[in-house]
Amino acid sequence: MKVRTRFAPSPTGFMHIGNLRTALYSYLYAKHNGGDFILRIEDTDRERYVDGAVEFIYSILKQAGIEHDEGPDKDGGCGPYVQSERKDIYLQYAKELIKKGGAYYCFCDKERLDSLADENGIKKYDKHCLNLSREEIEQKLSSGVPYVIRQNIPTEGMTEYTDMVYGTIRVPCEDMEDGVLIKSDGLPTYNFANVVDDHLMRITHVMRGTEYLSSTPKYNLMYDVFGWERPQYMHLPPIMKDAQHKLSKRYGDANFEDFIDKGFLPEAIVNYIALLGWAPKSNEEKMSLSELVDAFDVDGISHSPAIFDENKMKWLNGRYIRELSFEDFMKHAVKFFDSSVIKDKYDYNKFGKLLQGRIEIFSEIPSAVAFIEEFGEYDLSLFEHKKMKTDAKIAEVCLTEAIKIFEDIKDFNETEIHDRLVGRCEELGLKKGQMLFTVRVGLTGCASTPGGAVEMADILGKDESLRRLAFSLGLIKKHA
RNA sequence: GGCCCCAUGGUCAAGCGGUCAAGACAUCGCCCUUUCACGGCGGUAACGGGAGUUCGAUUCUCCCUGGGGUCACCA
Repeated sequence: MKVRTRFAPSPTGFMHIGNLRTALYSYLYAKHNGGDFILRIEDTDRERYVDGAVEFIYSILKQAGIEHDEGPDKDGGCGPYVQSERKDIYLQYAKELIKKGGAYYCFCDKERLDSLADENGIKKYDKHCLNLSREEIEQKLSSGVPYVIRQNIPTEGMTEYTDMVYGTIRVPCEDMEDGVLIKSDGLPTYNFANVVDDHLMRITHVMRGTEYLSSTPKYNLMYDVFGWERPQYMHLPPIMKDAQHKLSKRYGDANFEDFIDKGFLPEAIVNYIALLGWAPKSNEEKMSLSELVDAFDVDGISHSPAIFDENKMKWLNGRYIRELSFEDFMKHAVKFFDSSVIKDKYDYNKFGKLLQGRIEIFSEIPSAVAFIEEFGEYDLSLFEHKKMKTDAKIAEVCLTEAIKIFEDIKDFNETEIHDRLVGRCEELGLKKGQMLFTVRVGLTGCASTPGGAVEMADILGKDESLRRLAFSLGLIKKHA
């Protein structure tokens, strides 16, 4: 049987990293096995629906390179792929389930339901309406009393299934509640819709978070009553923000879009989250989507929660940045240059060439180039460098020399700057590093810059370089 | 609280009865170098606790502890 997996997000306007990982794993599993990946929109909760959220989902999936074979925009014969458009289907199946004894009408109002709470505030429905006679039901139905349809779960017995990642899960029936299948607004709950849709859409493997691990037996009970074949399940461990909190938007934790805005590459994000909760057989961690498809296996899925480490994702992103062609690098970098001090003033390419090899995320750009506009008093300890054996004193000598040299250079270019500076070092018995280090600091007043002394001087130009060197020299003398 | 699940360095993680317990991020040190960065090399750092089973447990079983999930007309 052809493998069919699905990703079924709710259109809430956000794409959590955890959700995206579920989509990714579902996609990887399907593609690894030559199967199809289906996109279904679960919008049965009208209160959470956000306009434009479906387009947003398409956009994220596209950026991530996760392409669906079927979905609202790609009919594969199992549509509609939006749950709100399937309302009649659910009702029809709910009625069938009632006929088969797997569900029943419930007319209890909120007040009665609330009264069922135990000392811990936990409510468990008492099957009150299961005992209604056919006449009572008909009467209430025809007189328009609001109702829901509940699942009829056996009061005793054990139900079990084998999860592909967690193994055998057993839950006593008495621990499960007769949950609502069809809400009073006529729409199904997730609990029902997912069962009906997965079956109708011929989903063979269901991947989702562990929060469904213990409610899956309820779904299986429905499959059984319907006489449908149960799908295979793969529950995925949660992604955590720290040891005790899940990553979630409720606490303002970053989602996919935020990371893109921060200057992460989609490929790097996808690569990183693939590794959060799954490990390849090999030790290679930088993997393209197609490499992930090849390598993906259920065995490698972890059972315990994983803490999201932005640091490691940054490192990975840095590797991706370095492998970009210069053109692609600039394409991503432009908007960050645009929001930096060099906008409209300097050649982006010049900075880009220096920066591609040293930044990890694009948002580092503005601060990396800030030195070009921001220059003033700085701490002279910046001139201290143990290995180079430099300090403010050496700097005074070097800067004095550098000023003379710069003044003397007619064609102010990198080669000339470098050769003259280095040449002078030999005459004076100074180390190259001493000269270049102090000049770099003297030119920028920064501990870290996008390039060395030569590049900085070249970018600043002769006049500005001279001005800054003079300023730095003055600074040193003032504090001497 | 009931039920379900999980437990290797700070983090992600290999491991699936016998290993000096991989690798990666971070961190530290060294090298390279035109600072930082990049790159290269190396160091520090882990099996939560207690009983079993076994000739031998990180690995199997049980208990404890810790953590997560779930108990909605949300998904």
